[in-house]
Amino acid sequence: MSKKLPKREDGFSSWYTQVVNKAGLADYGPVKGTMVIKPYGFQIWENIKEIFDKMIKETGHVNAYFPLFIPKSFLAREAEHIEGFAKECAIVTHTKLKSDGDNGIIVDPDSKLEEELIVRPTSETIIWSMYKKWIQSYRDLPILINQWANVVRWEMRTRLFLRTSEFLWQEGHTAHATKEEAQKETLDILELYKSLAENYLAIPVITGIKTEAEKFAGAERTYCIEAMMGDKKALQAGTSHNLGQNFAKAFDVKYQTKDNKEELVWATSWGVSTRLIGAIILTHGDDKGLRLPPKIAPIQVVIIPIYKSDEQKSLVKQYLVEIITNLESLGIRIYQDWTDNTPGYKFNNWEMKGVPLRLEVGPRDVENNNIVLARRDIDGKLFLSKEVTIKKIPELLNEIQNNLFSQALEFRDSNTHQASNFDELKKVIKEGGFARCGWDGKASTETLIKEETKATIRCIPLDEKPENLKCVFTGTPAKHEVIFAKAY
RNA sequence: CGGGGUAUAGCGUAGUCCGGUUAACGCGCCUGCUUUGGGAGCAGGAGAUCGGGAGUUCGAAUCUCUCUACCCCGACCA
Repeated sequence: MSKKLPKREDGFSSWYTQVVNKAGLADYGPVKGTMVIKPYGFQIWENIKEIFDKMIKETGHVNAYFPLFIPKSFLAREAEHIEGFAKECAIVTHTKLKSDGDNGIIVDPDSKLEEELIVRPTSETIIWSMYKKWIQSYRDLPILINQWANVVRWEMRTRLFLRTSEFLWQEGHTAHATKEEAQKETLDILELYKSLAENYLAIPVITGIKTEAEKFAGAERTYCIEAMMGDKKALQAGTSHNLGQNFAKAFDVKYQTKDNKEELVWATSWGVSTRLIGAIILTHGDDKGLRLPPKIAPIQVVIIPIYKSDEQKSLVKQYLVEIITNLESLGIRIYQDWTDNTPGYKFNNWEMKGVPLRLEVGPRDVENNNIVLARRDIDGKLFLSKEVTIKKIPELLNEIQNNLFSQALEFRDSNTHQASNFDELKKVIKEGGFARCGWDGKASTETLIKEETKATIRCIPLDEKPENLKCVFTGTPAKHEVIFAKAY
């Protein structure tokens, strides 16, 4: 592998793959479509997990764990649901292996399961089979359960983090007494997702609702957060579904009201996955590699000591003690690179890995009581006194966090255009970006546009203003304002 | 699942068309010395049953058959 990264404009796709590799985030697993999340990449996930876990607990949710295996028959209970997932399931059919008499092993035909098991592509069915047991009275509601788990979807085409056969996610599954409560939950979670994306991952997102064609299999309504990646394509970064009473009906989950009536339970489900890591790379990455928002960066400040001799090394080491002690006491995640690579190598390497702030200390700085700081989000170096540096680092991390968000927001906004007719829409899609326009609300129109432009309706934004719009395709009065874009 | 491609050291490749004896190169790795403020230099070294199997041949990385895996492009999808 060469040292240099290809420029993003010379092939965004291979740039992406190489960043994932060279930054040490992940590697291909031996089975097609699988991925090993390496420690550096996994720490990003752990940070995201920690942040979101806190958010959902603060809003009254609790964690639990449901089994990986789902009886095949469960999946078929909800018609749309099975249709959506039937073609991408991993199925367990046998439980034993045996020697083939030679050197190999074969599946033992005697161990065939009576009912095959599905490796969960999502957990609605198994969870609602349990909720049936747990819910009798209105007093049992609401149930606000989340689980952190892996799921398997046997996708045709996969890409590291963005679409892998197995991925990690959280899936929330809530049960409510009323339609209104379920709808509120769906939207509350959507807001949490927006906050996670914008305030922590520094990714600006549009909140909206999916069209019938794009909604989750088995949902009444699917809400989503949509983001624009560095190649101007859209990425669905999270979804929150109002499941209505679909799963309650499928699994016969009813509760008794205060006045002794029997009612079906209302449901929601929602999830974000390791795809978020892909979103971070694709949103913030540049030609030098990854750029990580400080709030989720495994290492927030990397310290590069510079020295020519053992004496200088120990001088630098001594000089650093105060800084390191201070940063550690502030809870800042630091890493000291004392390897014997050259400084130039280290600069490039840590830039590749996206560390937000680099602190360089060499003999010159020791002599002048200085520190050299380099921000990953902008070019140039800062030369500050030791005292100022210590005070300034938390502030700088904050600035970098905000700046990454602003840069991404500006990029998205400057690549979002209104389209008032089909030619304009085609132009926007061809050049890349989001096209906001009117839509007559018909699935047939949506399909025709998709066939001709390869762009899909990413969502009907919650802040839509369809009143004076005409459908971009048919010219008839628009039912909704929508965002068209090519998507991952 | 349709179309295309690839498989040679940890990684990236050359060699394959036109078969020939110690399989080459770059990066990385190990040792030593010199270096170190933007991807260090020199010297020495380790590492490959050329994806698996079968065949043709005096001889196969190279030709034939077959199997497998992965990548890219489509349809499908968080």
